[in-house]
Amino acid sequence: MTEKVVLVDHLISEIKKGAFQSNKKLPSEHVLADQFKVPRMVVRKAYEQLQDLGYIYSKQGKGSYVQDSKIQIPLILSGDVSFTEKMKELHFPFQTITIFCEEVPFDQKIFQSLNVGNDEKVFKIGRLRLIDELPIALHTSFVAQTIFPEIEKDGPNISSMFLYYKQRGFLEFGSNSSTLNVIFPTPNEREILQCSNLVPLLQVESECVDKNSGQVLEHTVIIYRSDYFTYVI
Amino acid sequence: MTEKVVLVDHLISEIKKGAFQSNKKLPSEHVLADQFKVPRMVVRKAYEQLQDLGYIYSKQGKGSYVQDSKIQIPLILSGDVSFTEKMKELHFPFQTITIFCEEVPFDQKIFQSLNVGNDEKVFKIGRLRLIDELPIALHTSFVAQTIFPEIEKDGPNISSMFLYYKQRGFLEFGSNSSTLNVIFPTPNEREILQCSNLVPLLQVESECVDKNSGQVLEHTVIIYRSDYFTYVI
DNA sequence: GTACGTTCACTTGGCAACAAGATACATTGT
DNA sequence: ACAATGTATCTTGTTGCCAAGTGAACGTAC
Repeated sequence: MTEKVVLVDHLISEIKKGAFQSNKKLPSEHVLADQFKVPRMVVRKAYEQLQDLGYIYSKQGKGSYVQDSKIQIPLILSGDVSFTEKMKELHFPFQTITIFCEEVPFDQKIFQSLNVGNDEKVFKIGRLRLIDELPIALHTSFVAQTIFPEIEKDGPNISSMFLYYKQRGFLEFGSNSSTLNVIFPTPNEREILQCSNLVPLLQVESECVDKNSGQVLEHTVIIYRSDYFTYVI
Repeated sequence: MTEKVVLVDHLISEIKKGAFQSNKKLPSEHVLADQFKVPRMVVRKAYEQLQDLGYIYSKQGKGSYVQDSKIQIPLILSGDVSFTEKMKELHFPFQTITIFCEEVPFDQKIFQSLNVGNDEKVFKIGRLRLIDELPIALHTSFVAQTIFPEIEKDGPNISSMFLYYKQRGFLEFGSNSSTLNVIFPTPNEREILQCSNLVPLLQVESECVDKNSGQVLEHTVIIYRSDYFTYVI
């Protein structure tokens, strides 16, 4: 066990140092096992963990190779600027696609924060954020039909939630205190964000309120791939 | 590979549900392999990953058992209250011990943020935060000797940095924009925080400034175990 | 009856041999 | 000469067997 961890630590440090950058090929399991005087099984376990972490990939008959290193995006978490505006400022080739708009079953926490009864309809709108075609965040907005009656029909075609709200008379927005959590992705989230199961996600949960009336417009859950972001608060 | 992931997902969900709470013993590798109709090796890999994640532990000859579930601590990240005050408010059996006070070699980023030249002495003071005797965060303060000449001698005995600063004429503190990162622990951090290598850590980096003069008093790096905290910003 | 030792059934841990994919190179047939 | 095919030797992936630790059941000596 401790031998595997030593190997993993060493390899991650080498990868980050760029030691394998020339051809990006890692030493074969047999060679590394001889070098470190450990059974091949230990090297295999280390390589497998590096795969799960997204550092390398292995191909039977060929070898193991380091994954392309990832971009690091500084992300301003606070403030009331929209995600799109934040990204445009940074000149990243940025894109958003709406991937679902569907009614959600009753959920104590969400319904309460939206201040609606359990017989009301609440929709969740999922918008996937991509940079360079790579999915890097999933933005889920929970919206009550009582506030936006046409949300079911409009949902799939909204390009900017903020714009949508503005067009309906809500001019200035704020967000109350956000909660942060570090989570591992569910199978569904893994598929959407195209990451392995050991990539930690930063989950930010907050509410968007209309500054004028104080009304909660949406309950928001955003999950960011933590391997792409540095957060600034 | 995908079989392992399915198993890991399933087991984590069962553990969180408390399905094994009665005796906390997981099914033996052989039994689980039969149930899911997969080779025992797959179960072994899944169990090993759960060990690395800190969910379970295995004992040769006995079996595999779920780890005690962890407390969840709501943590206010913003504001200028000290960590100690935050914890006392929440009535956790809280404790801090200073574990190191040593000079650090030149580091561009740190020295620049402290506004000192590369021939000046800078000390890092490490304070371990414990709740119920469990290490849950490591608070590292980088302090320049030019500002606090006695820091090398005083360092090991400082109970509260804020108090130390106040006693030296700095009355009101603020912090500039903090950066957040999700990282995995280094070997050293694993030993200090007594966690396995797949426990994500939240790293918060900021500066403590004297509101009066605007002078940077310390460069701060705090790492929190993400499995113990929910962060509020 | 009791204390002690043995066996046995079950657990996780480890390993060596084998399977299977990839590639370079030699061999062979035309 | 050239193309197709076999072959040797790399690579990673899989499997099955045995080692080692544990504890309960059992047997036996006293």
